[in-house]
Amino acid sequence: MERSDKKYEQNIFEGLRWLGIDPDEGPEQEGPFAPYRQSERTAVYEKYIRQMLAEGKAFYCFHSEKELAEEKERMMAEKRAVLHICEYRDMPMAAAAALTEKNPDHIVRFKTPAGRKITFHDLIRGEVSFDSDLLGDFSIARKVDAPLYHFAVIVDDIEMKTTHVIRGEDHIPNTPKHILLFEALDATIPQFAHIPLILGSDRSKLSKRHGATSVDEYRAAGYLPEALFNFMALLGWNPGGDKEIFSKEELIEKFSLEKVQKSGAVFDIKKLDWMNGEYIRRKSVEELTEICLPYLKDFLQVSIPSNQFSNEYIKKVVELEQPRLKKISEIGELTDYFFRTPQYDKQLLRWKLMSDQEIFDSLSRSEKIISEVKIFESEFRSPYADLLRKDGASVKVGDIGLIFWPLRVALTGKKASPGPFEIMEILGIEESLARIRAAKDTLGRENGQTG
RNA sequence: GGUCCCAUCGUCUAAUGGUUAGGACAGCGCGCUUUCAAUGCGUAAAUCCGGGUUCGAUUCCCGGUGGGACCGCCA
Repeated sequence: MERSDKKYEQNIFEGLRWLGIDPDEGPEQEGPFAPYRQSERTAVYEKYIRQMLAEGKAFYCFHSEKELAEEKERMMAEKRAVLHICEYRDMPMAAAAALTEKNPDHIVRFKTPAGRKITFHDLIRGEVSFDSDLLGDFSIARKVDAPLYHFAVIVDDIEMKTTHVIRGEDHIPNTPKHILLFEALDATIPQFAHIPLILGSDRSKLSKRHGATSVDEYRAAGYLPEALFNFMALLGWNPGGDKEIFSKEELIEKFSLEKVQKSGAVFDIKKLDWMNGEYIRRKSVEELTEICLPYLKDFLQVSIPSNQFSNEYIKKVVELEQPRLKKISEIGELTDYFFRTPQYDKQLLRWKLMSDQEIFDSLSRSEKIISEVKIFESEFRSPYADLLRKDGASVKVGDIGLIFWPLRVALTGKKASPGPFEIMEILGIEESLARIRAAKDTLGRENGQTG
């Protein structure tokens, strides 16, 4: 296996693990039918290929790729089904074997029986049938010891005693080929279930051009595994009823193939976002903080928790954002002002049509009140209420923003954030006052005022 | 082009031979609110079309239309 393949394989295992899916057997955990990697099973496949060849159920094809391509083009032009029925299919084995020595450019094909109607019962769709004449003599191995997909899977199914083949709808056209191969090898044909495809917003099969397609990318984007799992399970399947949030255990318990949808389901990222938010809000603060930490570090480029920013501090910050967090990856941008001095345009301090002087006065008022607060926690609201009562003439109902907006911006530098009280409770009096003064300075300097 | 699959709000879906066709996301509006969220309430929005069977069809059958998948010496 090549290095990149190894990495790719590893990526898949990690993705499954992250989602909480633990295979009973497979290349990682081994099992009764090991080895599980196709590349490690060539001896098994070779045995079956030789058998097919010996029994005259498969044959060597000596057409060059160029010839095949031309044939395909011709059929397209004639508007006929594109398939290859090979002239070499009845060549005597001895002659063919001799030819393989001289002509290295050959391949093993299945001798597809003519005039067969292949019907199978799909567990989700019911009867599905195909005409063998439209299949052609499809290839099954590049060389005796190099099987192609169709052959490798059916050998694996035989050897591993597979009872149910559950795969995407895009495999329906492959199923008649597999059935023919099972028959040729005198093997039991498993049950088939073809589940609907996951579609992009244009209703075509979800692919790279639609955006993220690997589990890895969703993890990086800040989705919770429980949310992704829940969301994916409900794409093309529904247990019936109005409930939408299910634990993995519930999903496993309720699942049945009968309730699987027949048509493809569009992947609606907006609904995933909502579901992710639901799961975020259900997390304990401790757990959520733990999950946020790597994203926070990455965004801020600092090592936390630290002496300056304790775990308790970070926990309060996370708790504050918990209601508005949709993706964990947003945590950094949403809370950066708790970890560094906010940078913002002076204009952001303005609420509606306030003049610079009014902003300055508003901030001064906040500064005064805050500096007089003795018991910090839970004492904000009353001083502000008093202030508003005293200034009842100038501060009208609905214009409370004259005080709160400049204050909040001075603290956060953002046009959207939690309220100023909650923020100051975490930031502390000293830091809060420093930020208010910094905001006043910004105004004062540009206005030629000193306050 | 050939073959196959599919068809309920924009999206994910529920339901039944008889319902005002239900829910959720997104949208919109309102309440709460300095802002953004969260939250509460409300609103708009669908049985692809045409035949048949039936007292009655969105549901069953047929045809059409539309969409999709596949047509590798990839998996």
